[in-house]
Amino acid sequence: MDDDGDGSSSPTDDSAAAGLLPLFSRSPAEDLEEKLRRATEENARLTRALDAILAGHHAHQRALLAPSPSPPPPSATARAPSVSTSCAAREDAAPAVAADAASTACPSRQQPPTAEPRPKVRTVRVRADATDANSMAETVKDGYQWRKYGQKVTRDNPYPRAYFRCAFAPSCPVKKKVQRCAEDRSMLVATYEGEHNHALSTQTAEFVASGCTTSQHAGGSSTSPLPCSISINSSGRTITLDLTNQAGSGSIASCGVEAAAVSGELVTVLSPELRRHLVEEVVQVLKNDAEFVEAVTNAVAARVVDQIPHIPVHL
DNA sequence: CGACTTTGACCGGCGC
DNA sequence: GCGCCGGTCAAAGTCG
Repeated sequence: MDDDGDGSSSPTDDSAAAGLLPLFSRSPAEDLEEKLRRATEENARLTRALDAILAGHHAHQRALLAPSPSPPPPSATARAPSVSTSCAAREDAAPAVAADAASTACPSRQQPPTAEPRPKVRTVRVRADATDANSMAETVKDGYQWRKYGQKVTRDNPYPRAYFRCAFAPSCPVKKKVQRCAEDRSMLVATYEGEHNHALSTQTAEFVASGCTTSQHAGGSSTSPLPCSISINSSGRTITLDLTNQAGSGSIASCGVEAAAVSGELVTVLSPELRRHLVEEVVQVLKNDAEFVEAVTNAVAARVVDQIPHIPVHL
């Protein structure tokens, strides 16, 4: 969506658009048809882009799920595999980061999407306010509730590492470690170990119910507010897809949901079912919803009208 | 008063 | 065997 992203919030409603139509008396039908055509093309383009992105994610997930001759998992989730890889040891910048983060930082370890043993270790880097040192658990929002059970100052990082346990289900083995990046204090590194063995918390369930809104605020280089988000409001429903895929930073709010740092990219991976459902729903909405097409048309018309004072119109 | 956080102590793995 | 270090425990403190 280029810059007509504001279209959905355009104040122009039907009556306004109807009032504007006479301005296009030059060739209103052609204009509308042209806009409709553009909207349709845009829809198709977005659908293709969405498919392409999800196909890429699907490939990642297949690679992750493929039965691989990965090393046998260390017994359960106890003592998380001291994933201090040689690479992590080499990079004193992010000492707290485990396996996946190592692959993030070290090209030599980009390979192992297959080397993911059972106790999944995922790393998420989140740009956070450098001042809110106490809200690390809150800053790394993922829809689950966490209970802090320890804090430790580690050797290669002046910032303390906080240990969290999933507080939603007592038997849930998932743990989370959060630590500030040594070289960029505004960056939080959250390491998740294990998988939730329970349903999503109510908070996350609300995310899903509301259309699975994943927000990522790009930190570092590109600071566009919503780098790659699609928000569709149609027929009273709002569907917001955030398909951000940025390297190095970002927050993950998950819905179904896994965040994995793969090959230097932060990837939001939706569960296949949810993903398929979302795609189908978006495509359905875009294809069949006349209101959506009309809204887009009105928005485009409004923008054109905005520029009319600058366009010499020959009546 | 209960839930949650803090923090020092303890435990176990690992390298030397 | 010893020491280092990361991870966990649990008592004390804090907050609503």
